[in-house]
Amino acid sequence: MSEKRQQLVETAYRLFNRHGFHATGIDRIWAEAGSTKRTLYRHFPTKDALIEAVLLARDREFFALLDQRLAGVSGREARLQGLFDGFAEWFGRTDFYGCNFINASAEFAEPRHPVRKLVMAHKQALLSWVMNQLECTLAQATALCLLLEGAIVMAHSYQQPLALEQARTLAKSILADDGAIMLAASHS
Amino acid sequence: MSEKRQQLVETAYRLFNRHGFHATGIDRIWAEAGSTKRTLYRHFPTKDALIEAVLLARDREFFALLDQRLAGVSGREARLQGLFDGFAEWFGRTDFYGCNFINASAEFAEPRHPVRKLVMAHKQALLSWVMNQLECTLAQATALCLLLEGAIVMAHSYQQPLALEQARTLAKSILADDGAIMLAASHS
DNA sequence: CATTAGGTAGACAGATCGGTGTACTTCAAG
DNA sequence: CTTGAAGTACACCGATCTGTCTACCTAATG
Repeated sequence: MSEKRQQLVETAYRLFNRHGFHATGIDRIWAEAGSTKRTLYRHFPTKDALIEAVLLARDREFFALLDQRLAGVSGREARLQGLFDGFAEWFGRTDFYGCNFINASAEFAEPRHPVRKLVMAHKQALLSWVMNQLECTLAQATALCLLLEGAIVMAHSYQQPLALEQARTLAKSILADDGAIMLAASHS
Repeated sequence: MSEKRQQLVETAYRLFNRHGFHATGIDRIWAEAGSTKRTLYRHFPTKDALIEAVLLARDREFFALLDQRLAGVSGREARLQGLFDGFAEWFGRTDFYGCNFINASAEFAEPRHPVRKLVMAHKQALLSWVMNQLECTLAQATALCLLLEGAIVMAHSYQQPLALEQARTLAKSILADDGAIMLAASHS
């Protein structure tokens, strides 16, 4: 692909993350990317298309990082630990501004909007990823995602990243047999 | 207080909720509130001040609704059920667009920003409210908030409001004695 | 050599943004 | 009776917004 295009996506990702989507102007993106407005609009027909490209890139990067962290790790509990270790590292980064997709939900609430559809597709993919990678039921995967999302909010809005460790403890009990029984009566 | 001021806050709350803060223009707010721009700026010096007023009003309304729902309910488990019943009703409303404060975190990420401080104050208040109303430890309240926030994200970004019932099941186990033991080793 | 895609430069458009200025009205309290 | 707060109506400001335009350059590919 084009090198300039990648720089535009990376810069847009950084600025969208820090300042939000609507608060970030096109002019600032191409300027900080060291490009021009004409080049930006050559690759992306609209700002929304750029936002979609950013979220798609982030989706790929996110799962690639998770897959990389779990590569070679065997055993369901060890893989769960690896997943939470990945989140712990994520929360500790200086450029952590919460989940881009949760943040996108805040700015694009209409269900038909393409950005919103990308959000739901990403979150559905995370649910499937958890179910496959941790070899658990849909109900268990839903509960695990709930814990992960809760930990993200605790880290971002509460400024309490250590709540992730409580989520980790709860997650372990969910993957244990008694946890499965505990959630068996719940809807999925 | 002034009637027009209240209408402005209510209209701004509705529009901010549906479209986000930056995407909602001042002109639309005073127009849909049946007021004028001059009146809006008589009550609020800046748009940010209006946003703060909206969040303050929402903070008061939120806790008032929770207090109302738990009024007269005795017993820790019954009060926990009342809390989750309140969230279930909230998720079922047609104008549910997630938590305003989580959404505000997405658009105002700088920790020093007044809006961001309001977010953290509200979430800290929720933590204290849970700890007092459910008579539990800080670690337990943190875990309960984590579950509530996770359920909000599941309802809003995943479009799976029923995940709240899994959070309810987990919450009950946390308030039980074994849950307290389970979380005793976690950081708060 | 010709074509074409990608990049550069900068002007430009139309709309909207947050916010102010001025002048008039209404109405309740001192 | 006077004062001042609240509201109305509307013009106006500079800035910024997304997006388009023309014109030229460069490099790879046919």
